[in-house]
Amino acid sequence: MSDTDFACCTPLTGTSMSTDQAEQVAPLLKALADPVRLRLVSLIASSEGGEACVCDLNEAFDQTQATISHHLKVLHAAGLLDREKRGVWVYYAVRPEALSAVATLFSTPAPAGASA
Amino acid sequence: MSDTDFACCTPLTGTSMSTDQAEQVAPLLKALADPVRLRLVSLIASSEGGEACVCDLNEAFDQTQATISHHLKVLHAAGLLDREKRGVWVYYAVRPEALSAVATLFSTPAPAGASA
DNA sequence: CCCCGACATCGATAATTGTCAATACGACGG
DNA sequence: CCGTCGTATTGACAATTATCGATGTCGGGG
Repeated sequence: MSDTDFACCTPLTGTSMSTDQAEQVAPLLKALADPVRLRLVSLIASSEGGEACVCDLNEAFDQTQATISHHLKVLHAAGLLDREKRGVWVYYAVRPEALSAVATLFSTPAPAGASA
Repeated sequence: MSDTDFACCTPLTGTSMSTDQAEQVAPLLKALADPVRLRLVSLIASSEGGEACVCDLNEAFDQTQATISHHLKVLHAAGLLDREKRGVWVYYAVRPEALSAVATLFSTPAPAGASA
C-alpha cells in the first residue's frame, strides 16, 4: 500500500478527467458507496476527536460484528480510516486528506462560461 | 423514479448521518464509483453546454458501445445525467443538483477551531 | 493458568456488477 | 421501402461484494 498520496484531483467539472485520475479516485468513492460505510464514516467523523471505538460502532448498527469489522476494513484499505489499537479496544479515525481528496472532485472550480 | 429530489444532506462530518440519508446518497456515490462512469461524467460536464453526444463519448473509451450505453444508463438512473434525443443522436447532460447534493456531503461545515 | 471479552479472519452463499457479442429499434437517405 | 447508422436492450459470464455463523487471536482479570 503506502499510497498515502491521494489524487489531488481536478474537479469533476471544468476539465475532463484523465484515466489515471479516475482510477485513483474511483476506489475511494466505491468504499463510500454503501449506506453502512457512509454512516460509519459519518459516525466516526462526528465523534470526539474524529475517532470512535469499534465497540461503540457495533452497537449503532443492525449488522453483525463481523460485517461491521469487514466494512471498517474496506474503509481502512481505501485509506479513508486510520486504525489504532489501544489496550483491548480498537479505534478508527477519519483521514481528512482522503475526504478532502474526494471533496476536491465535487468542488465547482469556476462558473462555467462565466468568463465574458 | 421521479425522485428529482435529492437528499439535501448534512455533510459527512459535523453531525452523524441518518440511515435514511445514507440510503439516499449511497446510490449516487455508487453510480460514480467507477472509473469509466467518472470519466463519462467529467467528459460530459466539461463539454460545451454541459452536454455531450453519445457518438463522441463512445470514441473516448476503449469499451464497446454496449458498455458505454450501459454506464450512461446507470448514471441516468441515478439521476446524475439527463437524456435527450435530438434527431438521430442522443445527448446526455449533467444534472447540477445531483452533483451538488454529493458535494454537500463532502463540504466541511465547521469552519475551524470552534471549540478549543 | 485459564477464561472471557474485543476484534479479526475464514468459509460459504446469494446478490450485484462490468463487460461483451448479438440483436432489436428508430430515424434517415436514397 | 430497404439498407444503414446511432443507440438501447438482451443474454451470458466472470468477478466482486455484502452478509452471516463459526472460529481464531490477543489482552486482561480472577
